Amino acid sequence: MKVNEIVKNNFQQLASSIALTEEIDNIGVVQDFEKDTVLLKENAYVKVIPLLISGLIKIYKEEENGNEVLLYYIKPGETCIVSVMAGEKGEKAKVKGVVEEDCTVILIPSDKLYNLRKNHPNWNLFIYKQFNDKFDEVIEMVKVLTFSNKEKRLEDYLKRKAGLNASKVVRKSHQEIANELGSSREVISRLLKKLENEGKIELSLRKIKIL
Amino acid sequence: MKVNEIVKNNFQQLASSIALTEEIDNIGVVQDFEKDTVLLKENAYVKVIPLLISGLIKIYKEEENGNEVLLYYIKPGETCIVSVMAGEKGEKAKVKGVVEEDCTVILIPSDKLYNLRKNHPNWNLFIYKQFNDKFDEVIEMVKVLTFSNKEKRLEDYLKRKAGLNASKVVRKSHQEIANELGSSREVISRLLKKLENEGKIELSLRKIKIL
DNA sequence: TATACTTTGTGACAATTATCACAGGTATTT
DNA sequence: AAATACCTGTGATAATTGTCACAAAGTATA
Repeated sequence: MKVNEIVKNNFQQLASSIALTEEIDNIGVVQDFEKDTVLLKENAYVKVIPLLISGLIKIYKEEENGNEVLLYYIKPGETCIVSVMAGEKGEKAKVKGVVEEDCTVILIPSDKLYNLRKNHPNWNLFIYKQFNDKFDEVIEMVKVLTFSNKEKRLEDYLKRKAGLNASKVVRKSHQEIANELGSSREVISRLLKKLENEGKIELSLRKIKIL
Repeated sequence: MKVNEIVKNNFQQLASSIALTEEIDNIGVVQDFEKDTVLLKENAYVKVIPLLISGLIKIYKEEENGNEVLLYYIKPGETCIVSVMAGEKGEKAKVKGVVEEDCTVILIPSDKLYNLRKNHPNWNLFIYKQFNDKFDEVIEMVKVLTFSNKEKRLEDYLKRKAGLNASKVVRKSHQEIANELGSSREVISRLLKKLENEGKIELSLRKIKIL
């Protein structure tokens, strides 16, 4: 499919400007990425901006000691807002982006961002909206982190993850979840068992079904 | 002082465009606000955007039960990025903004944002930078919340607060700090006492001196 | 099938944080 | 000065979370 068709189908806010759609058609390249591909490296300069068509990208921050902190997921119809900001200013990325589920994206070279910002009001509007949405998500996360205990946070995490797919299933090991929540495997195992006893989830190997 | 003088002195990124400086001179109004004035109400529509000249504004989220979660402070030379985003889209604010130290601001009517975004690339650049800075702050906060215990978080909080003024003094009651950190007064009192015993701070009534 | 590796379950115990209770200190108002 | 409201200190105890240790179950590979 041609890029401008893809824009029309997946990025309505951008498609409402014909000139902008054409511009993206000119400078954008469609590409597929497999699960676990690193799209955005911490402390690396941002060369391309992804417009996600399908799949899922995880954005998180990595610590020296191997800990990681989950920030949010990028869903189809969205872009990586921190990449845009860093790309615009020629700065290094402060977070890491990894493909969580095989995905297809339109790649925009970051040196084209200046033109988009300058000549396309709808691009800015799109960026503003992306910013707003992700900022809200992170603020909500700060709230949960501040006031909720691990059990509540785990429940939130599972609901959020499961909400991203239709099957209501989270395919992760306890260790992986512990890493994303900044906890330890044993604690997560125990809390999951508790949630199972309360009838809220169903556990099996590397698979958690939300009921 | 005239508005365009103020812009030149306090907002270099904006002042680098003469047309933009003039535009702000036309639409902006300088106003003073006293400590504890509510500038941004949660769930209220955003009518004006503040460009902070002096003083300090606290941005936080309030819970039904009276708990509050500190997000960040707005310093001179900055604007309230969540107000801009909400104002642009005619949406309600999701956070609360209160004057922490008596301040002077340039107020921009939010219905003028569209023009600024459309006609002034430097305005967008300014907004992008604000976004980037505050997003980084909040991400850093998520990291600290995820991996640090209350004692470390309290230390961070004190350093951050003290860093905003030259005197290295935080004038807050233990209860107020507990609210901002989502903890209880007793816990904060004990941790502060511990930090004092470690020679890191000096306690007196409603006053904490960072050493 | 035997072996190695990964994942999960759980007891025991330590550290951190929250909650209740109450005493005493400091500022403010009358 | 007396009354009042606010602020701080601290013991006792409970709940939550983290850590260590080890066993059992499932999966992969030779």
